[in-house]
Amino acid sequence: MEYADYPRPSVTVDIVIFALCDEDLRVLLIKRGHPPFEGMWAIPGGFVGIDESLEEAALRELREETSVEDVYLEQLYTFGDPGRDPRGRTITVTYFAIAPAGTLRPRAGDDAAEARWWSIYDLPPLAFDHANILAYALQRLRYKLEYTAVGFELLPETFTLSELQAAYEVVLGEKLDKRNFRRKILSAGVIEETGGYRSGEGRPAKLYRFRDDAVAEVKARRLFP
Amino acid sequence: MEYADYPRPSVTVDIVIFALCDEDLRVLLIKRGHPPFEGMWAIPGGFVGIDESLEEAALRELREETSVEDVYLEQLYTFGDPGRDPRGRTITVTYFAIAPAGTLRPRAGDDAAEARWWSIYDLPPLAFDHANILAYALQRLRYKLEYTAVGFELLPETFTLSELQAAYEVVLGEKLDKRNFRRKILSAGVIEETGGYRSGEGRPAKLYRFRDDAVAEVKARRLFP
DNA sequence: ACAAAAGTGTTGAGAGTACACCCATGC
DNA sequence: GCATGGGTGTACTCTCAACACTTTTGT
Repeated sequence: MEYADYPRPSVTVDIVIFALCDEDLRVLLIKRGHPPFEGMWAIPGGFVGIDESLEEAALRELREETSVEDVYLEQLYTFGDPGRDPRGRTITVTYFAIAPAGTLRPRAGDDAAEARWWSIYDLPPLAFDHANILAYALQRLRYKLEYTAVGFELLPETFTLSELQAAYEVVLGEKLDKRNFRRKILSAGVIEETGGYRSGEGRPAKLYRFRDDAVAEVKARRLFP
Repeated sequence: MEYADYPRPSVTVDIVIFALCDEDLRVLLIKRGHPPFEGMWAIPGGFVGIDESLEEAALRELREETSVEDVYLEQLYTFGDPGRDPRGRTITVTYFAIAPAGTLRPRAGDDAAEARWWSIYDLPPLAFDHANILAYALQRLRYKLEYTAVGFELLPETFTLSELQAAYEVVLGEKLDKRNFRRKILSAGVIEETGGYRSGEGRPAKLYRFRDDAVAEVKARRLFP
């Protein structure tokens, strides 16, 4: 059989966009305006252009939905079970993105599709296999948080240590010890003081920024020496 | 634009098949018998059937090339740059597999395509973007070796501690301390003695097997507490 | 002065790392 | 008996985890 003779599936990209808001971890969902799954919520996505790389397609979708440019983006997994889309065989390459806090406004879509942020811990029923995709994305985010510095992508450019700790606690779903947290992050050398302070209810807090020259990955402990 | 109107790329699966042989880490490559890249080496793969899941397609290719059934298989990454295949837009979902030592015979292919094992450290020029794919697969294998028990997939069902250590050293590309290696792996409780011994040049070595009830994953050390 | 959040050290336990010699077998 | 690979223990260092009070500001 020749190259041209094989039947071709449709290929889409879908993007899980995380952001931190009000001490909560949220994802951007779109209310579908057409069948199939009309009226249900889904993660943003669309067809891959025939002359467009997968990452370009993901960035284009991201721009169309959020109007943020400079985000962390990584490929997540490719889902392709026959039957996952009732319209026909469709393979989706999923990405996950982290939008910094403060870029939370979904762009008013060209079509009247409704878009809003939902807590990852309290989701509506989802179209296609998108519930699976979100579960996998959360697992991956937590996992990466443990051994890389993606956590900083969730915060604005400058932040206090308490804000950073709160971000970790929301994503990991557990409380952390303040002194141990500060000692470890400061000794890791990945952040530096900006010199500024943030005033709030109590004593003003020092502001920090991420040092992008820092090596942001820690080696996993080996199971075997 | 409607579902049916989007132009469709071709979709393939390609599989990086690792195996240990003669104290070396090898991958199975196929010599291409047709253009494009006729006569060059490539990793095994083929088109995804229209009613076949991605994993089924990968397993089918694996069976066609190696005649081994029971292997470790995981999705690696999806490559889809326009221009990576001169015949047309082709997206490939790559998998990586680990064949246990002793299953090394490539099956005589139905077509006369030549197949052989190559050291991952000494590869021929490769078709498409397959050099990239192999580099990424090696990185992933090393990475997984550090925090999961995939290492056992490289060995036959029973093995000595020296053989296990040698496997780790080949994949990681570094020497390990014998006493520390043994202490750590035995205390991890992931292997057990079979009761048998292997005779060789010197003192016979105890044989071990992997305990598949063991928890095969260790938590990474967190960058932050 | 008091409420509210920021900031700060010590100690004990466990894991990692470095290191050298005796043991069982085949020839 | 000797060559070959198998098998074993200890001491030091470092990292992790648990834990409570003082400081600075706004009201």
